[in-house]
Amino acid sequence: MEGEKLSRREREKRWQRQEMLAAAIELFSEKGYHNVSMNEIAKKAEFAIGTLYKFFKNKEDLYRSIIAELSGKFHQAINEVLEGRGDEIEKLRNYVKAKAAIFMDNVSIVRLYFAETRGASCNIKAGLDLEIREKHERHLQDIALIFESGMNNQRFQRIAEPYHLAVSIDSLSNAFLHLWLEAPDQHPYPEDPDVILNILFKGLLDPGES
Amino acid sequence: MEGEKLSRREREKRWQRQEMLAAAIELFSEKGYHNVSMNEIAKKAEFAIGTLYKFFKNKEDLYRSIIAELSGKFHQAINEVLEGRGDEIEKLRNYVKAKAAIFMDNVSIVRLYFAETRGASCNIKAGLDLEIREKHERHLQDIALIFESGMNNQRFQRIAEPYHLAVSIDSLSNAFLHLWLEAPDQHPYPEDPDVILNILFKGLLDPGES
DNA sequence: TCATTATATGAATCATGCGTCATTTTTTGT
DNA sequence: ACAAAAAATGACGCATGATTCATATAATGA
Repeated sequence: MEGEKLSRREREKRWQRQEMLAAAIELFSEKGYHNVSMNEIAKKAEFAIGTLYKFFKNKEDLYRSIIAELSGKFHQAINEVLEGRGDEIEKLRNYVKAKAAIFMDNVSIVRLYFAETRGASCNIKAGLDLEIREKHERHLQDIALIFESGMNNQRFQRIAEPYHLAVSIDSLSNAFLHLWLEAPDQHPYPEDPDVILNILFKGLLDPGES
Repeated sequence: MEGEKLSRREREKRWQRQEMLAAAIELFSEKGYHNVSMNEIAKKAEFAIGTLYKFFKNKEDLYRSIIAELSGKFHQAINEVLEGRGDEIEKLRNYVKAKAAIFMDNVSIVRLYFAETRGASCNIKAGLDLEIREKHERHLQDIALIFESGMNNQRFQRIAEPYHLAVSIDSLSNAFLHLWLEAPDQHPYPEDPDVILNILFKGLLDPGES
């Protein structure tokens, strides 16, 4: 999609930018936006502050670049799965799988992403915030469609609004990934999507009760 | 439990303290810890900064007091429900109900609480953070026991580890409350605990499929 | 009422950290 | 090898905001 005409200099710039982003990601996810100074980031990345400011207009811009990049990757990966082939069950399983894969590959950024999609975040002046919410919302809609379609196929029972089910599967996968984040060894589960799916799929109550 | 010997002065102090906490809660939950200044809080509470510092050692101490107070109320309310009377289903329903009630009564603090239990929070130097995690963990254990007991009674099927189900019900209720927070009018649901419980209780798949 | 003590006040102090820019270093072209 | 251009550097200026403390105000009680 992109022209491959990159001068040596340009490749170097790209590399430097990545180095800076990597340092910033690590620090932000560890200590939170407000508890990291530009100096600290520059030092960690082994550049002078001035250089940092050559690449990013200001601290907020740097932060946004990080979130935008992650959000891009994330959104794209999820999209591929949701638009891919397979019946409803497969799609949901793939969704859970894909999410886990991305998260495990980007552990440090994930904390930031959680903070953005969940909590009051640390309130980067909205803007990006909104963009992420929107992408997230769109995912939920797409997932809701899968549930809807499954219901129309008689493959699923209408135990709840499709949108609510979408919220549920999203929230459950987050919760389990969170569990894994805190103690990766004690929870080998998220790698197995069925642990999560079963909770939605199999009825808890013994069939035959209220 | 407490002696009722409160001088007029002491009652006034308590009142002032509450005023300050209320102002701080509102501001923190609205703008986030780092985007609120002590001056701002003092002004909103209609006290001089110096007075604020008479009551709270520093900004962090103020913040912790807020979280500690909420966490106390919250924990206690949930505990009452979990230790109360009723069969497993009733208890779970009461849990979901109680959580919703507390949340709806404390909308502004809730955002803070979410930020604490969820995301990387804004990293108030741990300490309290840990305490909250522990309380939360204890709740999950208690809820897991309810599921366990329900399984032993043949009331529930063992569709997943009890602890995982506890994580699930917690995460689902959070998700739905979050939904409600963002658009209270569009989601009258969380008040009805069964919307959430059904998702766990009723199997999604048509009985008779894989 | 007036002295004494307790309390409240907010201007001043001090620390932190963002972002600039004059200077130094490196690269490029002749 | 040298000069001009590009890039990198990091000490410094400045704003913000946390915390202090000398002073003003209010409560107490003789």
